[in-house]
Amino acid sequence: MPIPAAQLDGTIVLKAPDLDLRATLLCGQCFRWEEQGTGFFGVVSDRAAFVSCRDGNLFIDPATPPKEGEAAFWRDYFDLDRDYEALRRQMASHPVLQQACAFAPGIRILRQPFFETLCSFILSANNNIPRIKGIIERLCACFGPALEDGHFGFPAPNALVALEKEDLAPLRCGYRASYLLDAARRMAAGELDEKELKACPMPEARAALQTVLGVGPKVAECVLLYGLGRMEAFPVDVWMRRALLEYFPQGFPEEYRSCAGIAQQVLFHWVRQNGKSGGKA
DNA sequence: AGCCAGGGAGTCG
DNA sequence: CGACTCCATGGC
Repeated sequence: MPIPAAQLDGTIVLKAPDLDLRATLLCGQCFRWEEQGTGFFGVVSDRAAFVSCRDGNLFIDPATPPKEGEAAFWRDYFDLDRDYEALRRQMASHPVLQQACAFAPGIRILRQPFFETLCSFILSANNNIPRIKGIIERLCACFGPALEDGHFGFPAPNALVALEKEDLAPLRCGYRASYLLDAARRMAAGELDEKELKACPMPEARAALQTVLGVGPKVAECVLLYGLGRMEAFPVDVWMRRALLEYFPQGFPEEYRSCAGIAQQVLFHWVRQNGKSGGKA
């Protein structure tokens, strides 16, 4: 049996006909990707890779020795098994959502590692994206595992659990340092069960996440969406006070709950690119 | 220099 | 509950 061409040089090729990498990786849902030439370089968990798109395929060049299940890992990360075409069809029947998905049709909601997502969005509170990225890089460089290619993976809870907030001074993350440590301790103590948070009713998952210091309604919603794969997550409470008020004066329509995650990200993407006032998605 | 950042905790009424 | 303040840091 011939070796598939896709595996000849370690490059993973995945079919991804409607994936817009730029919209997906630079829209504010993740913080460790940088555009480099024809693609993007990034680290997820303890895997570094260069990714690019061509001819409806997603090419993944691991910068570190591929581990077991490397292809499956990235397929899951990019959420390639979800039928976004169907989601867009459903969104097309709502006037606002239709415009939202027309703005960034190739965007996908990444399925990011839970603890990494929790920490990232704790750090995002009252912060700006360039600085969030810097803090996360320093967090990884200081306490994450060294990867074969010189980059650093994201630290596991156990790598942080014994630290004091003074130890986090090099991160320069301000008052968020103690929040980070609380998250690590709660994880290490087994008080946040990823499996359970993925399966339990949304209100219960929200409440559980918000028991972590530094996790309020907004951060919880982001963690639910990007870190727990719960597409129905939508920070109505927070966004109603901001941009979403003009899009959904009566609240987010319940019948589009399965599309809420994409709608959220697209709207945020739009607001970020077009300013906060004026215009519609 | 000054405003703001993908908020949240603590306090007070 | 709701409103209000403070938070640590740095990007722009």
